[in-house]
Parts: sequence; structure tokens; C-alpha cells
Amino acid sequence: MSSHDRGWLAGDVLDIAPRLLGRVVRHAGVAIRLSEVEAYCGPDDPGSHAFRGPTPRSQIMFGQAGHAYVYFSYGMHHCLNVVCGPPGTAAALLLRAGEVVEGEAAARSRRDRGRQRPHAFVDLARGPARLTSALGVDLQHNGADVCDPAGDLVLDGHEQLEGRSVSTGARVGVSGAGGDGSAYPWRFWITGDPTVSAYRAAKSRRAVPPSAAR
DNA sequence: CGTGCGATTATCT
DNA sequence: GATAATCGCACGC
Repeated sequence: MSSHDRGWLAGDVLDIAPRLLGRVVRHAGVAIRLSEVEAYCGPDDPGSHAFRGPTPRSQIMFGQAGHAYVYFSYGMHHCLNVVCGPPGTAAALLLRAGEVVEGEAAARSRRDRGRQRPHAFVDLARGPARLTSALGVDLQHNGADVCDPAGDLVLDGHEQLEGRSVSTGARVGVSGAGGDGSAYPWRFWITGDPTVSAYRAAKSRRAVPPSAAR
């Protein structure tokens, strides 16, 4: 099953997640072999941007599988998802990390910009915002069809499950409704792969009484 | 080595 | 006006 076929992305997002591992995303001369993804299950998932129904930002997730959902976060980072499931379900897979397999120089020029020391090779796309930075993906790619082989943001490759071990665990940094947000083991990664991002619990923002500030 | 915090703005309430 | 699917650096052990 080639990544250019859209059909396999229209099933259950939790089945699709492990099958995405080992495939390749390409953009602007850089190719990244995915080592880690996270599932977001639409309106039923408190951690999903689609949890409260369609909004201008989340509407792309309610559409056809195989399109990119890109969002801008923390005022400085972009994150890239692939829309999955039948139309209306708003499921998506967040591309969290991978290994740069082509275009290392281009990836490095973007990731190392403004730094004194270059990043370690395995850190080039180790984390969702690092991955988009290395690829050069931003908001203008929101809605792009990653199943179109002629597109500029493309999902490539074939089934890789054969001979691979996939691990699952709690999603990273999800602080949405549902308490700790870790009730869903919907993070998938290639076991032992050095490019998988480090786990960080959701940042706990302790409420500070406005009067106590200063 | 691990843990904590500030940066900075699109998006939603 | 508040929040956030993060990152990199500072600091303490």
C-alpha cells in the first residue's frame, strides 16, 4: 500500500498510526522518515483541537483524509498533522519526530539558524516543532494534499511494519480536559529509535492570584 | 545529569 | 483576555 493511496488513511486512526511509522514526509528537498506519531480522535477526544466541533482552524480535520492540518503554537512553533478517518470524524495524526534521510544540509540550515553550535544529527527532527522547522513547513501548508505525488508536501513510502517493533504510551504535553490527559495511550513510536522525542509531561500552570503577582 | 521557566502570537471564549 | 499537541537555555545536583 503506497502512501499516495488515500484509502488506507480513511480507516480507524489508531490502526493507521503504527502503519505511518517508517514512511517518509518530503518538502523542499528534505525527506524525514517518521519514527513517532500521536493520534487525536476528533470531537470525542478532549485533547483534540476538534473537541468542541468545527472552528475556522479545525475545519480541515473534518474533511477528507490525506490532507495536512498545520497549526501555530506557543507563538513560535508549527506542528504538522495528517487528517485521517472518514469525513466528519476529524481524526488526525500529529507527526512528532523522525530521521532526516535526505536534504540534511537544508534541514540543518533551518534548524541551526542563529545558533553557535550545530544540532546533533538525531535532534534535527526530534520533536513536532523541530520536524516542521527542519522540513520548512508552516501555516501556508494547512490543507495541502499529502497524497498528491505532484504536491510540494508529500507523504511517501510503503508499509514498514514488517520486522519492526512499535511501542505505545501517553501523549506528550496534552493538557486538555480530562484531568492529566494521559488516559489515552495514543502515542506510537518505533521501539529504540534514537530520533524519538523525550517524554515531557504537560506543563502544569499553577494559577497565581493576580493580586499576588508583584 | 534532571528539572524549571520564559518566549511570543494565532486562535478561541 | 486566556490559553497553548513546544523548545532551548539556565541552574542545581
